[in-house]
Amino acid sequence: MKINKYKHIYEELAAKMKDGIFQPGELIPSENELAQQYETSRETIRKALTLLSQNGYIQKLRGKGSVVLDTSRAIFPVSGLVSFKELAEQMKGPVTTRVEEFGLIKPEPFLQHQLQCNAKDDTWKVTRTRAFDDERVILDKDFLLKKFIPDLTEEICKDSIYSYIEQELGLTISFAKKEIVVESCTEEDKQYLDLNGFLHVVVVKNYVYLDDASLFQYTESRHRLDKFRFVDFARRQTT
Amino acid sequence: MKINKYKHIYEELAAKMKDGIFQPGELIPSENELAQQYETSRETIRKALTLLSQNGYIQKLRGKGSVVLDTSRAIFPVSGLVSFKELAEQMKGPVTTRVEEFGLIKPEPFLQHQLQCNAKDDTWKVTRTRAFDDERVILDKDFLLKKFIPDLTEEICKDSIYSYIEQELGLTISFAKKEIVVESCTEEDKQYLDLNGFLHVVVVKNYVYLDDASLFQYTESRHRLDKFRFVDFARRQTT
DNA sequence: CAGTGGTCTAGACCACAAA
DNA sequence: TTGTGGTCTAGACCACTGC
Repeated sequence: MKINKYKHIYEELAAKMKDGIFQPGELIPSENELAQQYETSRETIRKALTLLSQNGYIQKLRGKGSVVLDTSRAIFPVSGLVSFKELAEQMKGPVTTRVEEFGLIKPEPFLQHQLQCNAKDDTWKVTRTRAFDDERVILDKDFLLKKFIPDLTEEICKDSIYSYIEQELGLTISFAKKEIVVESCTEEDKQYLDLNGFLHVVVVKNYVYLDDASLFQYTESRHRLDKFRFVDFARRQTT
Repeated sequence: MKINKYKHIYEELAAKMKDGIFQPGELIPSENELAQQYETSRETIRKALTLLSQNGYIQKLRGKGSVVLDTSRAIFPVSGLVSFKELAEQMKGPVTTRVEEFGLIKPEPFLQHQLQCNAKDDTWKVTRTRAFDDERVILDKDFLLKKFIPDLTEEICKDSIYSYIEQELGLTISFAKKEIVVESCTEEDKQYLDLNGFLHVVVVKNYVYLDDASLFQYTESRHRLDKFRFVDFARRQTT
């Protein structure tokens, strides 16, 4: 096993819940039992269980044990960093991505502020539409700093920019701030989307950071009102 | 100190960042240094730093140290469980809550499904409007199972239901699933909100769980489009 | 190379729940 | 009282960063 011990245990237990070997409402074996089964220390088991609890698989109850939660109701793996590609894989019906604009620009002041860069920093601008059942309902506008992503092609954008960054470039996306608001439609929205008479769009603004805490991407995802849906699974923090 | 050691360290370090003693971009002392300073073990320090990193205060960098992040940009403490009372405290201008409906009902099938209960379970129904600057822009509909909250009064609803549950009843709210969608206005929305001509509302559906993993509350928070804003701060999970 | 954070261990004591 | 999870310790070795 190259993988960390606690991650391995996490995945094995998570698989047992997905496969129904552990049923919702049941208690999983205690930490001491698991430590014996896996021939490891209790702290390592606890790391795996903490991960399971953070990802919504179990709920730990002091003095009782860890109960299996009903994950069938949770649609997204967990809040936040869900890329369009992951989302598309869960949809039924035809899903297509089309690159509408692609090129290098110099950021104007609004973008400079969002990307925390200056006017000289070359920036990739990618505009894509996402269609479900031949209706264009999402307009994605991506801005990526060239100093982090030197070579980007239209081909890559047709697939998944995230995959390219993580798998080809070996960079690690570590966290993102997300903001959701509703805005009036712009001319661009009217041009690229099948709005069906809607006058507003839901705008998801994403600030994506790399492993080393540097901001490298700003994304606006503009959704037609009736096709927008966001699921979040929040825990209390200081637990 | 009654509080946990690691939580105490967490709060002390967080305060130093809020007060600007640790500046964004700087490295905080290493885990070994902190362990000496606080006369504790490194694992305990690591617990505190993990909390700081999960709450967006720092970013840990292997081989280098932990850098202080710019938290001034984050408006909400962290994703998710922000109650109206917390939200109101951050607003400028007059903020008022008004209880429009209050009483006990028997849940119809839709509610039975949302609350995972049956038709016999008495349920509190509370409808409140929230106004900013004398404009009613949020309609909150709360449904709480009476078996968990036996005594609820209109007085309590005027303040904060959450505070009552946690402080008076001693129950602990542990996590919540949240779903955000846009819906057409209902007659109820038109009656209770100052809609300013908007035809849709942003609906935040909250499923609130207690410490022991039982679902006890379902809430719909209906926001006028132009006054809705949601901020999320997401990390990659398996870190 | 020395110093950093990441993982892991084998103990210990505690607060809590259930019988 | 027994067993649970929560906290804490004092070590150890590793992978990575920087010089």
